Amino acid sequence: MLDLPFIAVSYCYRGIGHMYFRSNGSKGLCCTCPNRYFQFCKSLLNSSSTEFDPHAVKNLAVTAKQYLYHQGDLNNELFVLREGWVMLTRLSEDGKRQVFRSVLPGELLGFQQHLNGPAIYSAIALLDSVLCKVPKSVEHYSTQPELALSLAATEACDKMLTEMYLGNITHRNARERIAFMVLELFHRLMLRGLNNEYSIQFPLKQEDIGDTLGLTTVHVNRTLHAFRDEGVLQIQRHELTILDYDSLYSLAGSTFKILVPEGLENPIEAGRVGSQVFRSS
Amino acid sequence: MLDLPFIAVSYCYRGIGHMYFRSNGSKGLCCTCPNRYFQFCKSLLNSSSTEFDPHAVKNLAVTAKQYLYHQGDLNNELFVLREGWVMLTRLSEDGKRQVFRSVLPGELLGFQQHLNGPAIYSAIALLDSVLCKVPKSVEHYSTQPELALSLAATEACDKMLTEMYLGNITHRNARERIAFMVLELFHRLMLRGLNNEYSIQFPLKQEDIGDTLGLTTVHVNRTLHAFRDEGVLQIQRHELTILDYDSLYSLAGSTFKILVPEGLENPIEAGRVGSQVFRSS
DNA sequence: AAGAAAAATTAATCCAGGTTAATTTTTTAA
DNA sequence: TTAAAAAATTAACCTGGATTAATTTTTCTT
Repeated sequence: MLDLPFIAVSYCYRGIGHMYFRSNGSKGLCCTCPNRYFQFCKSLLNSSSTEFDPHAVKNLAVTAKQYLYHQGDLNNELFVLREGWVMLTRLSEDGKRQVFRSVLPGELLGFQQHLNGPAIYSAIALLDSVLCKVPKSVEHYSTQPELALSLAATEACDKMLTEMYLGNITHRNARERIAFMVLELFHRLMLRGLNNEYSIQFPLKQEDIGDTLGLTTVHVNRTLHAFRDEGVLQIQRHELTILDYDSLYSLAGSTFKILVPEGLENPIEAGRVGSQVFRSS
Repeated sequence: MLDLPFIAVSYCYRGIGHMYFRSNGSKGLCCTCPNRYFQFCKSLLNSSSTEFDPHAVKNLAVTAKQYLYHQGDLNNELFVLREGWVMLTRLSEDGKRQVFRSVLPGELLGFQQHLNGPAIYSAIALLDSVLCKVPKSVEHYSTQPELALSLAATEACDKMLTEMYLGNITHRNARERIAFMVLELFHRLMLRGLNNEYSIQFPLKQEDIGDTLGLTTVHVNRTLHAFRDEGVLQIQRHELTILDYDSLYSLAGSTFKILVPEGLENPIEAGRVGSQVFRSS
């Protein structure tokens, strides 16, 4: 049966230890890349392809605040983010900006229904980032069906994340929305070992949070302030620290639970993070 | 380059004429199926596979209000909806229900990241429906890379639709949300010829609209009432009629525009529907 | 280190849509 | 055909978050 548990999985496996604020140089081979066990990279490395040589992967370095591409651009490349943080946004005619999601290390970037049609959103690097080019030719995938399936699973994964945000925004209030978003990002980084206990590097502005969740900056600010006063959560100098995981967890609600593996409700509390090895095959 | 303009396209090509309230019998071969030029079916029929014989496709008939599967169910099949209307919903712990989207004829149903994991939502038929089983074995796709790519493109298509709903709900008011939803469904049905001028069969309850858009039934009712009074739109006896397309179009906003082909802003007004043949290859 | 720009913060006011609770209409089942 | 259940409708009232507009703090430039 078609099941790809070890391919294209964002949420269901642990990271490979602590690499907080990792910066291992912009050039590098796949064999030393911390993302090699994740998502698309994994299937790329597992494939029998000789057409695409992971040892000759082309890197692209971008600095923070630089756009990778803008909505409407044609013929963009397909990338995996090696390190950094990329945010996907779209500006509507009336000047409102929708933030769709953050792309974190190991995740695919740039795939859309019409790969060579105009980009449906803009991609901006929020941190200095390194991207690896992914082959885009049909021929390549034609001889690598596992890769094509991995693409499908990756898209399904993104779709699920978007759906969970949709449910979150549609049915929950400001505190719940922010709790969900913070926990979702925290877990996604933690799976890659990019946390330091309860802290993560957090380049999103309050405006970004608002544009993701459909809240004004003013209200995001009020809510974050309340969280800080209550000792739930604090953000300072681009570092987010979860002070009361359980409160956030209960605010995030059941929608969040389908994104995290069983038994990882509070992985740090339970002393689990870093104590288990990533299941590599 | 990897571009699949004629595969897995929901939004960018026209239907093949009028088949309003089509009901051509539950058993049928692909060669006479009106969906054979769409999305996944198209690539299935174009593939060189001998493992999956489109002439021996297995149909499943379900009656309206019957669940195909529930959230949490294991090992569900993969289907294409041949005729009818299926809605995807998820109930959260606190009893709120999120409606994710409607699955319309020709669309794929049941694909998710973990195909054999628990279903992340329930699927309920809103009309009497007929579904065709789609092969689910890895082996099948391994010898049919175009099919696997078609899956990826189909998922990207669903993802885009979900993202547009997300943007719509996050940044727009009740009238705008409803206008967007109505137009989106109208266009999606029209692409398949399932409209009758400005009317479509519409099995959604006001509660369904509310649970899709994050509005209460009371407010959906108020808004629909206002639309009727203003001569914009009316729903009666499960039939939705667009009375003032242009008003709806301007309410739906720019988000909607990326879902419809250029020049189709008001296809009926322009006399275009039915006058062009679907581009079959 | 100083000045400028960006981001965060705070307060006051307001309203779109929620909540609650009845009533009426439509659909379904017997 | 009729009773019961489901869905739609309407009204009255209320609140979470929007809006607007300053002010303060932080970050970037030079």
